[in-house]
Amino acid sequence: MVDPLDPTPLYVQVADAVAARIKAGELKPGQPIPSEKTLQQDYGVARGTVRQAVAVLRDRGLVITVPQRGTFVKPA
Amino acid sequence: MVDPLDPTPLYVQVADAVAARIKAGELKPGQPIPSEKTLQQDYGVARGTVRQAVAVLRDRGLVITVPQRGTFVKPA
DNA sequence: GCGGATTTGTACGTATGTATG
DNA sequence: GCATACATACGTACAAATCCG
Repeated sequence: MVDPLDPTPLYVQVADAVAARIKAGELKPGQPIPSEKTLQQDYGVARGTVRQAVAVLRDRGLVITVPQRGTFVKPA
Repeated sequence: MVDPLDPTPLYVQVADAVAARIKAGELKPGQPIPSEKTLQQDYGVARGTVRQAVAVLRDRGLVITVPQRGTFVKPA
């Protein structure tokens, strides 16, 4: 999934990986993406890195974060 | 400048403080704003907090950051 | 051209607060 | 009450590019 040797920043790699899962339909509109803790474990990165990745996805308009609820795939 | 007891997040308080200095003409278009290290010292907050504050200013379109150069007040 | 200082970028870790389930 | 989940804030370390003497 993520490659520490790839010069691409880890948080971008994680963002791309999650974006791919959305595009593939594994994560559907309206559904929550895995929590920060789960993403940490899935990709083996620190929480701060996960948060940066999610921020990228928000910037791209792919997801919406609802405080204390979770982060959801944005409906088309 | 910043008030730890104010429920407003510190990074927003710092962003507002810098925005005020821009608006007041203390920091002029094309000029660099103080470095992250300087802002840390000026406001007594951690670097991460400063970086979040600068990110807010970028989102507001007030400044532009050039890697390894600095962050500059955006020309009108 | 060289080397150190500066400045931003990335990454990790930890603690606490607040709201939700 | 407890577990979950995001928000804020602190700290550290190293990398990369730039600037300046």
